[in-house]
Amino acid sequence: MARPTKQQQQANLPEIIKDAAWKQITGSGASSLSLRGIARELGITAPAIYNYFPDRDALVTTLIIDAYASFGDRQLDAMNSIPGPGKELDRLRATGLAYRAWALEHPHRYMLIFGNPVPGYVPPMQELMPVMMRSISALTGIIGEIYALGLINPHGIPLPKVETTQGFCDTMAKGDETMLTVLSIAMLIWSRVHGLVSLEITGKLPPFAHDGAALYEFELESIARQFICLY
Amino acid sequence: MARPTKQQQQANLPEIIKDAAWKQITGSGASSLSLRGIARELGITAPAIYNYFPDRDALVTTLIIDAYASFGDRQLDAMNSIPGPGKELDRLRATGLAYRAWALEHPHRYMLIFGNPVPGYVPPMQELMPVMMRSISALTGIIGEIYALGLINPHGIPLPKVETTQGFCDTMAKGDETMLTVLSIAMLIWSRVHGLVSLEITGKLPPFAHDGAALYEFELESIARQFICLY
DNA sequence: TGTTTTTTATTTACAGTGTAAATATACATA
DNA sequence: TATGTATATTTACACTGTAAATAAAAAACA
Repeated sequence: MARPTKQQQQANLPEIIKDAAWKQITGSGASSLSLRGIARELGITAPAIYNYFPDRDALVTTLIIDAYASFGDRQLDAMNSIPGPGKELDRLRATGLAYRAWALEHPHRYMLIFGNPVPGYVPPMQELMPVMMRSISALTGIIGEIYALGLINPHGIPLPKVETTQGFCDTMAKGDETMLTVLSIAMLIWSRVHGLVSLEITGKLPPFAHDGAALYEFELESIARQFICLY
Repeated sequence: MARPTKQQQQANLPEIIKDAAWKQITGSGASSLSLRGIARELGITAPAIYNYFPDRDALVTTLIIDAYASFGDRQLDAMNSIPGPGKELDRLRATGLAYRAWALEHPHRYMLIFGNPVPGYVPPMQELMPVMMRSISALTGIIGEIYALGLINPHGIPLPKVETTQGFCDTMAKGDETMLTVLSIAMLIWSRVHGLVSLEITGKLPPFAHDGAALYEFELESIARQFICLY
């Protein structure tokens, strides 16, 4: 027997495979993701998965894309939940808190995105760039708002050379220092929240610094104090 | 034939195994570390390694310990290269630059320490704690110096509860706020340099922010400005 | 309806991994 | 010299991703 009769194997088998993969990752980490394990749980054979994903790396890539989307949505939702002028700093803070909240809820997804937990997997940057950019769009958006209000102190911010932005952000006019400043500040803020969050969820913070929430809120405040005038 | 005649298999075979492991890691990343690959390169069989390391994880742990030691030495050397009173800020800066320099020279070692690149490996924290602490001893040392000079602004720094430090740092008297403040500041500084460096060496910084050195030096300066009075 | 084509799964197979168990030999010691 | 221990090998097992051949269900077309 080569193929079992169609026992309503839902048409969205790719989605079912992804769900099983997430279940594995959530349970025991991204490094132990196994095509055979997924097939075992789904009651199919491993090579069947190859009808939907050319290889394991392709599956990992779509998982990363989904994670980025969820991560970005969470921040955008948090930002949009506080609309209106005059609330820019609250939006920034809400976005920052959403960042850590998502990471703590989905530590394995966070490490899937920002770590290298899958042996031999090299992320296809070109394919991932759009979702990467979207995942920080909440941050760049709110920083842009604050900049437009004249509340950003751009003193000393290192700007990248314009050439390196070619073909990367089409909406960016040459020499548009506003956009470059906003992006640079976003990078600096991002690296700070990422540093603290990644150390926290990997358990690398020594026990005496265990109150991650307090450290994180302090960091958010000092970030605002550094970049925003008259905070 | 079960055992070849002793062809001067140096007594430090564990060291030779470690060297081969580092060679693999440096070449193709920690996730592709393979006992069989090591054995192949050394002209022995894989199970022979089990005479020196009980399993793969034990080998990984000693590699991590060595990496931490190298990482800590590099920072301590940088700090000690600028002796004398009045040079405290220079020492802090030198330590910070040494942090990034080591990470850029040994990106795979850095990820071995701070990432989760080896599938299924869970770091034995109790065993690693001493080298972890030593690897940040340069930072805590110089911050302690600056604190002793009364140049630290402790305003708002979140302090951990004293109980959580029990049995962790024996030299710490109960309620010794100085030590707690120094440690907390060191954590905050560490998370910032780690955030930037880890994003840089994993290629996660978008192309427009590619001048890692400039971003890093800006970050070091803003760290000093935040925590040190009259900078 | 019957025939052909395509889709989707299976089986089989191969090379790779860590590691447990049994075995054999070199070396050190009694 | 005989014995015991240390250190290696061989063999084996369960696991991984994935390529190739195969078979049957479903769809398309006559």
